[in-house]
Amino acid sequence: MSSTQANTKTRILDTTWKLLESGNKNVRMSDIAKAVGISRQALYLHYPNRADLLIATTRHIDSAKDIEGRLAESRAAKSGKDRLSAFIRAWVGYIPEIHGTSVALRAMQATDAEAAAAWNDRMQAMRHGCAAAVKAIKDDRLLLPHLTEDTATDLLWMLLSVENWERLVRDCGWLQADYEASIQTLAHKALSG
Amino acid sequence: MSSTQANTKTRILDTTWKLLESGNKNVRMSDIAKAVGISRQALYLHYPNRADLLIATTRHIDSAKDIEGRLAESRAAKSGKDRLSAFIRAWVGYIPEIHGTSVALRAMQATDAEAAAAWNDRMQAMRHGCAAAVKAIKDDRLLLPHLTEDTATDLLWMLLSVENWERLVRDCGWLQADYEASIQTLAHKALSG
DNA sequence: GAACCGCTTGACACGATGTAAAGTTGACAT
DNA sequence: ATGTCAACTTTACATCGTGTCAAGCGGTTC
Repeated sequence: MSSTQANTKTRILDTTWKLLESGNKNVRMSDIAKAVGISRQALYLHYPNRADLLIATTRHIDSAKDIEGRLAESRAAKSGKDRLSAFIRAWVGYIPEIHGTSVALRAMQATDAEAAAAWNDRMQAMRHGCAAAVKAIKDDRLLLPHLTEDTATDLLWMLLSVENWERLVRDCGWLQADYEASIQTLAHKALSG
Repeated sequence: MSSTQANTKTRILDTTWKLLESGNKNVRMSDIAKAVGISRQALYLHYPNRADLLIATTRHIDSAKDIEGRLAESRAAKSGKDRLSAFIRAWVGYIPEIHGTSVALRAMQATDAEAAAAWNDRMQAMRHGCAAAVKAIKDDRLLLPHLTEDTATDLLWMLLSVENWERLVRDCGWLQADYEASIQTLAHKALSG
């Protein structure tokens, strides 16, 4: 039955996830196959290529970690500033979960258009959250006067990038909590002074 | 004589530079060779591998654009805040010049340790400029109390990353001038309120 | 005319992705 | 018990880009 197949499919995703998050750079198809305990070719029976496998892995993580639900909570906030805080908290807590996969996907951007599109999609989804938070602040008349909704969204989007997280947490050795606190104050300063 | 060789060497660097800045992703050794008008193998007679060629290219751009001189100007500023402004202006003006090369070098980071080290070196050099600006502000007693010199440097370093420039200017279509203005105000807010 | 330099030509190894085809194994149906 | 099917294996090969190797060629210089 397809239950066996589904089992293998999720085993592949779980294994890929684990390998990527283990910080192991350069996870090859053969590495994944070996870790799953199947042949490299069997991988291609389930996922047509590496990009598709990586994309499926991020979606797998999404549902496993319920990112949708977490971001949805931020929509409940009353004031614009609360909403911004909640959104940042949710997103920033999410980054470490997808970081390994993010690195792999971004490394493929240069050569693989599909990988680039997949990563872009995810970042655009995140950008919608930024836009919503900015709008909430604007509705409260707290958006800095020199900022349009678009430019404010761009700025927030830039601040919350995975690359910035990498720089501070991974490269500079910041604690996740310190990173979140700094980004919170910086984002609030940037948008509403 | 070596004059002919030096000629070819610089022709290679100029051509590589031009190709990288033309926004052409995936510049291969054969592309460079063809553009220079020599055989692919001749490239390897001058530069042992792609990483070395890319690194040599960034150094070539540095001296051609006198990045040292430009950054040195920022050291002349009297007050800490002036110094920060001058440093940001110099660095931000430099980013578009090296952007293409930066993309190529960073794309190699995943697979090539030497490329990673080279890019890292450059970013550390930039970080020293950040640290100096932060120190100047601190000496003026204008650094926000909750920031140490190190964390302030980290924050500024993050704000000025090439990736952030890419996000706003390339992805969001900002004008260079708008980008600089926003980063200026944001950096000043982040460090000295 | 011998040595040397800068370059060319052509061939090849390697590592990773992806394709193709034939064979194995086990479950399940009739 | 036999046939069928799905999941998987094994082996082999194409492709692409990097990097290596070796032989040769045309000037310049001594």
